[in-house]
Amino acid sequence: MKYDPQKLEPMWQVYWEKEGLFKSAEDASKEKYYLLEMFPYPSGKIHIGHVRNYTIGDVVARYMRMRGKNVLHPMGWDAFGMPAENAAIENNTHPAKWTFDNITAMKKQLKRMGFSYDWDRELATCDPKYYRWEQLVFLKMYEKGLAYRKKTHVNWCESCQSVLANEQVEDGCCWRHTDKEVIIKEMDSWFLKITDYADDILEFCEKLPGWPDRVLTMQKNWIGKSHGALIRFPLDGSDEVIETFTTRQDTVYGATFLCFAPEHPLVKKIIKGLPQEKEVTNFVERILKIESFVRTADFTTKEGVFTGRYCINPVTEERIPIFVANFVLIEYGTGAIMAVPTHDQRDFEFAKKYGLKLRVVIQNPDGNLEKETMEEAYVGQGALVNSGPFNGQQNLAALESIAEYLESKGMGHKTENFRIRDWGISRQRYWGAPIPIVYCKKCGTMPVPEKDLPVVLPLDLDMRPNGGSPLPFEPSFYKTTCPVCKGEARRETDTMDTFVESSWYFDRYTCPDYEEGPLDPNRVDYWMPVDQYIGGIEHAILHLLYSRFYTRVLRDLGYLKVTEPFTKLLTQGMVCKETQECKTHGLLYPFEVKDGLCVHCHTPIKTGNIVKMSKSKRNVVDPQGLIDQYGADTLRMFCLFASPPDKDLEWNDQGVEWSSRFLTRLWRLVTDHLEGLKGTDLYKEQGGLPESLKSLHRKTHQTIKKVTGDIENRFHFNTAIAAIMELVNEVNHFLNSEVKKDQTAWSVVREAVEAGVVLLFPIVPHITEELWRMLGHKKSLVETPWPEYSGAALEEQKKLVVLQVNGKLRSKIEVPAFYGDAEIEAQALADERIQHFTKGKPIRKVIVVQKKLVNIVV
RNA sequence: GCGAGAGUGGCGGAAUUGGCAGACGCGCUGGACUUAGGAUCCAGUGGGGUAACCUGUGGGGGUUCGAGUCCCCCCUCUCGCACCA
Repeated sequence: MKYDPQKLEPMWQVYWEKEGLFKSAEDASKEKYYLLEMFPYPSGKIHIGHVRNYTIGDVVARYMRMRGKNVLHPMGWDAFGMPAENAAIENNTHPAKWTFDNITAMKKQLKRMGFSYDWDRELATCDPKYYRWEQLVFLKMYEKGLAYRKKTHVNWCESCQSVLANEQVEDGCCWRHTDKEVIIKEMDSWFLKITDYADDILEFCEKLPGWPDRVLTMQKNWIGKSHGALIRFPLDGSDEVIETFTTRQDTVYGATFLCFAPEHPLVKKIIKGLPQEKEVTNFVERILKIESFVRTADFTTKEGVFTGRYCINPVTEERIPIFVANFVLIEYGTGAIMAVPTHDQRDFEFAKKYGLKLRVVIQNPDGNLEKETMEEAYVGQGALVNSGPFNGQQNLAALESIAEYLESKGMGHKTENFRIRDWGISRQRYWGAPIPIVYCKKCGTMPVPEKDLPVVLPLDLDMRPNGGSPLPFEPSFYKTTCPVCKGEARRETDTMDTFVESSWYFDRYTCPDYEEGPLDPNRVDYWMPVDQYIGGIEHAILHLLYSRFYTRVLRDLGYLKVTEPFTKLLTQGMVCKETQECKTHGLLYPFEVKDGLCVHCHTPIKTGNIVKMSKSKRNVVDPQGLIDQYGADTLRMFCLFASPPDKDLEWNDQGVEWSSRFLTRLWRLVTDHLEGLKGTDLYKEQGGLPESLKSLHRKTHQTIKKVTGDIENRFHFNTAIAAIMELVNEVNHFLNSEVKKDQTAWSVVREAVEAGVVLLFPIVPHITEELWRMLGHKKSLVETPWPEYSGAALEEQKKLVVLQVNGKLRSKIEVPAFYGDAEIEAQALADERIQHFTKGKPIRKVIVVQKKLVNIVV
């Protein structure tokens, strides 16, 4: 009988679906296990990254079912987003049609991979039944002040009629319109107040032991809490006061000038009518327009311009100049800094460039720091000098007292500052969830009444040929009436960032059909939190942080009881492959290369670096071709065996070949010996096995132990598979050996084979189901419990002990398992090879490691 | 510049807690079977050496009876970034 995955795999997929084996229902009597993989954007076809992500998840889901858990394993679609708009313009279709066609195609592919999803819970975020609840939550957040509107500066491309992210700006121009200079536009945008929860999110980083340290560190750094002081500098000749934030209030006596960020609202105000007005305005415009993207680049010269105004250093009462500087960021702190050139390198460089005053306020331990001879800022510790009442104190010790002093004099106060900024959610896009707000000329910004939700995104619109949202040009959408005065009003035409949808889809999976509100309390409380979340490392910050924020918001609105959405997190590495390039035809897809030559011009291609698979690099492999050729099981097996999930996976086509070969070997192991295997029952534990059988029996149980630990504790499927390969090899060896195959022998073989099949089921479910049937079982492996290993079977009568002399391996001995350290030591010293290496040298010390190793030091 | 990771045979990787470096697989070499082999099976395979043995986890130091693993310095690569005051 030949192994034919194309016939066998769809058959089992139909069987699982018909039997409803992956359906999940709330059951208080069973322990729940919510396993989630990050849902895909419906781009059209699944890619290898999806295959890897969802295979990892599927193994865990199937494993947990076999462990008796009530498993929820849902799948859905992150269906709003820009690619749909672009594709719609290119192909003259509608984003909705494009999206739903893609969903249909990708769903078929996922089913062909045999993933064990409960498709009854499928959701698409572009469905009004989904986003209506998001709109409701937005209104609740607006009510609580958690959603608010403010002006921001954004990169704007006139051609796209859209805001660009920094990474979409290349050399000051739009990435898609390289002749179009990007302008800085001031714009009203909606924000969610993630900063209100920053402290809590930060604190809980310590309470997520199931998350990779790496991700938590990144999140902590992103939130970036720092302790410092807010210090007020009165503007000379005015009532105005400039607020600055510093973490170094110990250096306040050394602040000899002050710098504004170019965007700071006070700048325009204080330069009005001064001779410097024009120069400053030009500088601000230049920095904003041309340099706003490179201000964050690796290497930027610090530069600025004098405003013509002065302020008063509140502690020295000195009049100090005010500058606008490119290195000060409006988003951080207060957008203005006190500059201490002697103790901050950037300030030092700036002061040197513009000939500004320096004052040393921290003396170094050598006591030889002088402003005249300094060549760089002194950022170390030391005693305060030139600091009035604080002279002589150690600078770090004075942080607290200076803050208190400032507060007592009304010049400032101790405070905390966060790096993280509020979450801007306004997008000038069509294919997104409308923000449920109307603007009334009389009443102002008005929330859409709850009873009028959802604000449905109209589907009968044509896309604008140059891109940009059609909504602001569609009166049937934006024309509306004020919910209060019934007068003329205009609807908000911005839509929400798609990260909003992905911040709570995991909650909605628990009750996708619920119509009374966003979440059914009974069901969401049963399933949440997600026990295991699996997805790409690229989401380490934004998506995961937003989800943690949104979960807290939903909790405080009373929709949820949990604080953290994901108990455990597995971040998988990227799938990488080398790029291939032809001199004339540029980057090539793998199918455009044959025998190292470009198929278009038959010239040799250049092989590039191994980088993340992406369409833009053309180094992609279409999984569909591999499924058609080898079947889903082979592909699943390769993704898992090639490397542990958290590491990058380097793709090679041969790998699929060898995993196919292993499955064929497994197939033949059962089919070639079916008669012997079916003629006996499983081996029942009893004494008196001959050593050859005993070691196979032991190997079976060692494998069960190893595979269970690898899956359960660390998701190392590659070593789990290696262990099963060893077991299969050992069975083959045994069957090829001279040992007589009596009834007992076959029962031990059957035990080994069945263990191999069951252990492999989560990894390659189709072939194992088939083999399981062949072995005479009636029930699906889905309903078969995970095997337990027997401690008795693992017991060995002899232990191998490694003998070292001075830490170098010199010999190995076998000792009875019951030997104690003293007996092992005696036998080690008596070993011939050990005597050879220790001959004539006094033994200084002997270290015995419990039944493992003896090290003799001479 | 800042932050986070990584570096082990010809290759992917293993070594879970400081205790046999290289499991498992690929590739390669030899053999068997075969009309044939890019199928299958068996054996071998870090490097050097006939051997005893020596040597070996990016480089250099250190801790330790013992280091791929811990500490310090350096090199290279990858990822993230908002000059973080």
